[in-house]
Amino acid sequence: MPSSTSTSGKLSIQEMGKELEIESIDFFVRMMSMLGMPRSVGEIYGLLYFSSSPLPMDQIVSRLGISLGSASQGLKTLRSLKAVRTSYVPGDRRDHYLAETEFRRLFANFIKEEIMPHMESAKERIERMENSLPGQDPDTENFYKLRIEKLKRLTRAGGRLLPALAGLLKF
Amino acid sequence: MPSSTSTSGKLSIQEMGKELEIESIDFFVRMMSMLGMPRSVGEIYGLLYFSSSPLPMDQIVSRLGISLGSASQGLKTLRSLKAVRTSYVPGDRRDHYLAETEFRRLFANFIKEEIMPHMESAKERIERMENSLPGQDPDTENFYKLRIEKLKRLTRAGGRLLPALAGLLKF
DNA sequence: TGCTAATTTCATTTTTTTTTGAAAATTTTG
DNA sequence: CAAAATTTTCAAAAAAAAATGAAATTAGCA
Repeated sequence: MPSSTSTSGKLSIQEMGKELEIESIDFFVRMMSMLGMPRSVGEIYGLLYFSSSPLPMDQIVSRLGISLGSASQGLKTLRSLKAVRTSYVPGDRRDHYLAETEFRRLFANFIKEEIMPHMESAKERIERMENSLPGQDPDTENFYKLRIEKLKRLTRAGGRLLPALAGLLKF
Repeated sequence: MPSSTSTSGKLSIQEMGKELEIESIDFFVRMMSMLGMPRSVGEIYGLLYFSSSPLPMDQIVSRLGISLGSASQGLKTLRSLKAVRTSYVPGDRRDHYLAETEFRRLFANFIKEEIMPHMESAKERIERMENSLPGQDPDTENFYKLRIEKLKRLTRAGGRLLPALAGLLKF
């Protein structure tokens, strides 16, 4: 249950924003953890997603109650995923961060950066399998070959389908 | 580097099977860990994938050098994903396990069991966001509404696309 | 039914991952 | 250029996840 400092039934304007903020953070913490991202990364994105103005790191730190280190690392991760970008704020020397909200682009980038490299190394591993194959009795060899063929089809399908997927996303 | 007990250049038949086995285990350990599955689950599946005969649990334990507990839990997980099934072996009271190798089916099941439930709860969370929204100044409210609308489209797209994806997989 | 093998469960231990916090590095500006 | 603000880095601490192993349970068989 979200903490409330108000004793009345109605929430103040600030607190209403906070409630939404908490739901948003919750939402993205879960979303990101499905994608294998640490809690702090989800928290930061969730906070920025419902922020109408770009936030400097120390605001992120104080609003989320996380450490400077976490914030810095989390923002680095989000930057590398292009899930967040910096925006210039005149008269302030701090970097200000803004959430990238086009999920299609985020998704495409995630596939490219996080998934495809694995597909590449999977292909190499399959090649190594084929090399450690030869010289068995024919039945056994055939069984192995079939299995390897299946893996090839899997990686081929993955390699083609996943990048295409981002394009399919019409939302 | 795969350990070898042979000093000669040529590997014995058993050892050749082992080399392939090691690559297979390596392959699936990585694959599964991408999907958030623990190492042991990948190891077991990798072992079974290149096994022409069903294996009882104690074989899995001794060949992989993992504990009984891990094996039991891992097989439970794999069973629930329908990535593995038991097969009856006459004159042996142990359960014997066989890898399910139709990736399309595996994939469909994974989406249904592991992803879709999250999509459901995401929808509920979005509803809660809408409830914690009302009574802001019009501009702020509009900004929030837009953001919420985007999330809705995201979950809708996910909910429709992911199940369809398994069908698209022609391999 | 009682005995034994096979399997599951779960408290504990181990390993891995994430966070913290403070020192180091970098950047900005007076 | 130096002082101050900001950000990054990284060793250590904390937290989370996974593996272990032994006790408890279940299932098969004589």
